[in-house]
Amino acid sequence: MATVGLKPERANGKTRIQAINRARIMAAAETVFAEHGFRGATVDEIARCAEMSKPNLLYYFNSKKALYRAVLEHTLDIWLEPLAEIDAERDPESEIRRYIARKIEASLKHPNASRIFASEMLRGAPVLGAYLHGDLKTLVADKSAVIQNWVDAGKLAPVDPIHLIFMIWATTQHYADFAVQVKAVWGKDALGKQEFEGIEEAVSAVILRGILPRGG
Amino acid sequence: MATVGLKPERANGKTRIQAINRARIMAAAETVFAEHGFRGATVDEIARCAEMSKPNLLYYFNSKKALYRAVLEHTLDIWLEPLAEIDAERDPESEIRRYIARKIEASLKHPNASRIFASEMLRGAPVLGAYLHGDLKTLVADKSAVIQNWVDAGKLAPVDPIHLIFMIWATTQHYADFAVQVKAVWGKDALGKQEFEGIEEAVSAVILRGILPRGG
DNA sequence: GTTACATTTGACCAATTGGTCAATTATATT
DNA sequence: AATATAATTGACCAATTGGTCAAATGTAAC
Repeated sequence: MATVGLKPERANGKTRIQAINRARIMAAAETVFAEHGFRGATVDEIARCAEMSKPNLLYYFNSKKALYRAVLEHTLDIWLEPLAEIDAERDPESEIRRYIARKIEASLKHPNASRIFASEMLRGAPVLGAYLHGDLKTLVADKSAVIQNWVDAGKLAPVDPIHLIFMIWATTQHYADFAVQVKAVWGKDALGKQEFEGIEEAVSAVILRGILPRGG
Repeated sequence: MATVGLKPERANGKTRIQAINRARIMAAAETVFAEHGFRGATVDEIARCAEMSKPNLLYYFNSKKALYRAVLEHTLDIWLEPLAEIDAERDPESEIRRYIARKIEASLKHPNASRIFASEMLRGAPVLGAYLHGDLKTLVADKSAVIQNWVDAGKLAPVDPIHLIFMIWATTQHYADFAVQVKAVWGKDALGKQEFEGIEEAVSAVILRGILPRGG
């Protein structure tokens, strides 16, 4: 227990400066990768955005690709977490409403994470391909089974679980990835907490109405 | 009528070779821009993809940006058309079902157009910004009013028209832009006509059920 | 304060970038 | 066949790319 809370230096094998700078670089990289994709982003621009010289950035991340991988990994956590939380034991309405709420919240809080994920998909998932066919596929199969059970038990109208999941992904992600369009067409200067609460309500309303049994 | 069908040369102010090569270049550019975005795409790669030397490509399009603009413009037509067709005089169920069908069809037939549009939005719409605040906003306001009239007439459940439009955009576009993910998670090798018919049915079912009045 | 190591950077590199241009070749018109 | 114009390209350019490296500077532990 000697390393806990005593000397912040060397915590986790990394110095304090390392922790700070790696975080600064990741934040800058998230912005630039989100806007220009992997190939369109330049190390120079990321370094400038992190207020740091390029060689110094490359001291912390050995290459552009390594930095991209690190950012993507961080992105994945945000992306994945809400789906994993769907609980088969509870009722579908509250679980799906909660899932939509969490995804919308993630789009508000981490719009750049959403965009980086989108950009990676647009490119054909050269880095995340294995993850898609592995962990994600397994998780989706798992949660699809949960939804199918709800359908079979008459708690949901007959709906293809996988398309329900796709619809929720698509809709929630849209408000982050296409924020410019949403703002322009909707006539809003910015998408804040207030707007996202309205979005959450509207999206939940249509989807839940679309899948909940009528007699319920 | 002397120019019709007689001498294909100089038709429309352009020679036959010009028409062919411009089309070849646009097709190649669509692929590369869709995969790597504007900054990530290189003129060299587009030229290679069009089986043409770089200077020759630049003989037809004066710059990378000019080529990008041309591709975007072509993309817009595909993107815009289906929404404009929604007819206030007909019943909402068939009109919205038809709209979803047309958007899904566009995603199948022109996945790269969809991706280029997505990429432009991710970048913050540096080229299409004016279009978003202009023509598109007007069109959406127009169609929103149509939907609102349906709601007021009791033909639709109370739904915010703009979010309904966003949901349809998001969902239909998702299957083109995130095709890798859809394929991986769904376990399909390719998304063909068959798959898209299933998608169309599933999406229409949930959305229509979500917005149609219960007694209907 | 000295020693050991972590951090930072200017100068530099080969490769690639978007784009130009003069010269060459193909095509159409007479 | 001769002419005019359209199409094509190799050679080239300055600027930028991702990345290296040796030297300089900061920081921490004793």
